Amino acid sequence: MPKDLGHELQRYPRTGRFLLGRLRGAMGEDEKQLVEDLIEHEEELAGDGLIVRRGAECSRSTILIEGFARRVIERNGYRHIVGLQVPGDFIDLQAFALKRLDHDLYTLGPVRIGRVSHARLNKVLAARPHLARLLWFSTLLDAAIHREWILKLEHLNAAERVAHVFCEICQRLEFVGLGSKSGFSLPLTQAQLAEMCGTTTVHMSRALRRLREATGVTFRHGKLECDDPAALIRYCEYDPSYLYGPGDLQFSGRDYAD
Amino acid sequence: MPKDLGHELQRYPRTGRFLLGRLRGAMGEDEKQLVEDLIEHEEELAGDGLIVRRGAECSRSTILIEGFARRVIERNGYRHIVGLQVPGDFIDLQAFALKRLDHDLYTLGPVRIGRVSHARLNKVLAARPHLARLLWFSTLLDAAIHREWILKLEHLNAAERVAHVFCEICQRLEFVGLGSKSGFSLPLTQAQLAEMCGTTTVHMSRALRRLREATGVTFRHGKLECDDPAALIRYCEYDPSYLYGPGDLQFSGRDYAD
DNA sequence: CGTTCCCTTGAGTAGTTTCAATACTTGTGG
DNA sequence: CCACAAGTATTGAAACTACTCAAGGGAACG
Repeated sequence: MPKDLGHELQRYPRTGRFLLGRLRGAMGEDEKQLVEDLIEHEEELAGDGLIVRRGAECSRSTILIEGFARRVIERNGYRHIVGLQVPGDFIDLQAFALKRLDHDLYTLGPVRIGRVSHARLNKVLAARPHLARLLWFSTLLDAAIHREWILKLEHLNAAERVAHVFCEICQRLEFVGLGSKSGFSLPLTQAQLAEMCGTTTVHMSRALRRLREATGVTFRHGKLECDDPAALIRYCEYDPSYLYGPGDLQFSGRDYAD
Repeated sequence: MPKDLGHELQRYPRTGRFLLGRLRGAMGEDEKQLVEDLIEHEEELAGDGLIVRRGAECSRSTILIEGFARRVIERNGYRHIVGLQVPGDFIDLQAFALKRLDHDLYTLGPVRIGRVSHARLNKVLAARPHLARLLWFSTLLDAAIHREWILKLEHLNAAERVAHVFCEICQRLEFVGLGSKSGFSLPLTQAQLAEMCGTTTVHMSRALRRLREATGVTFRHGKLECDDPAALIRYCEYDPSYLYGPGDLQFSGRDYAD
């Protein structure tokens, strides 16, 4: 929970959540302003639409200002979710280095996004190695989350997996100042939860019931009600350190000293 | 299969395999030389040893010159493999931006590694944004592989998962000029294969038997014998495009034009 | 030549999938 | 405002996949 959230959002209305709760403290005000100024224009998308298609050549990247997004891989007729994004995430900054994404990016409910051209990004980053390193960091955060998902899929059963998803989203929302004690809206269907937990819709329904009975956490119609987050955390033995917030992996230095 | 492999390895004996088969073609000779010169010293490690511990503050990174490595997450008494690395991989370049890794890196059999200090890396990258972008690219390759593993775990059964691991390793070895028609040494036990396929050793043994009966591919005592790679690829519907080699995600431009 | 680690097999159990049927929610048009 | 359709969620039963526990066989190393 950042203490000066109001300040950040007032001063940087579009990118004030970027790296918030993680390395935002290592960004100078000049760097924050540079990032804010990167955004060339804003768009609002209604819901469940494509943001970036796999294989398309990208000349710009997207930052998620409000709302959620999902990373999807489709192949041979099956479709799976391999990642979720929350407000403040620079969701396809990877495309700056990769040029083409290996997966699709879709919105999850209505979103507000900002677009950043790679030409501009390139100019800024060439002149600002420290900022470049911070942006690099932010893309590696996604990789760390991927690793945790691998672990989750290798080790947990269906009910624990979905508990893990809820824990992660709670934590990430808290980082960017959108935490909530009692619950929040998360515009996902059970079918989509199943797609990201490697199970079927039918089984996901049963897993959610089990989770509800064990922890009191209710997920229905895109709303998560969670009176006792600690129970959820206990249920899947959740450890948020991989998100590089406060904790044993935290790197709080104002600068990369090497 | 790079055509001028001999040349690369002769001229750049320690880093000649870096990005080979992928974006190495986009590196200038000056950039290749800079990378080669980054290596401050070389080490040989006997086998199954720790390279980097989770949470340790890193002031240098490691490139894998020969041999294999694995990414491991240990938690609450269980242990899982979340990634494999092959020769040419800059295995903990992430630490340059992350400072601390969220997982452990272990060797897999005997290896030869090169060490690169972050101070030096920082100087070079500040002056060379194009090279910085290429190194960034290489870390994102790992993220793409993670996503494919997530997909693999979400969608495939045990036998298909291990087939997928074999396909991926074959393909990555081929990129760096270590491909082989009939098979190769891969110093893994069935227990470790199980750790990366989210199953048990007992079940892995059965899965390997099923795979053997279906495709003729034999894995025993750290050796893969694979007379018919196409059968393996068919068995798990393997699609290597996520590795960003030749294919529909390839970006072959000499430069990042934006 | 025995110890150790690795691999294999069997049998019972737990977790997951599949197919099929039923209910609830939401949005739309009459 | 109600009826309807489409999408979403729940339940049951049977089949299947994977896990666990347990025991035995094989290779490698001193």
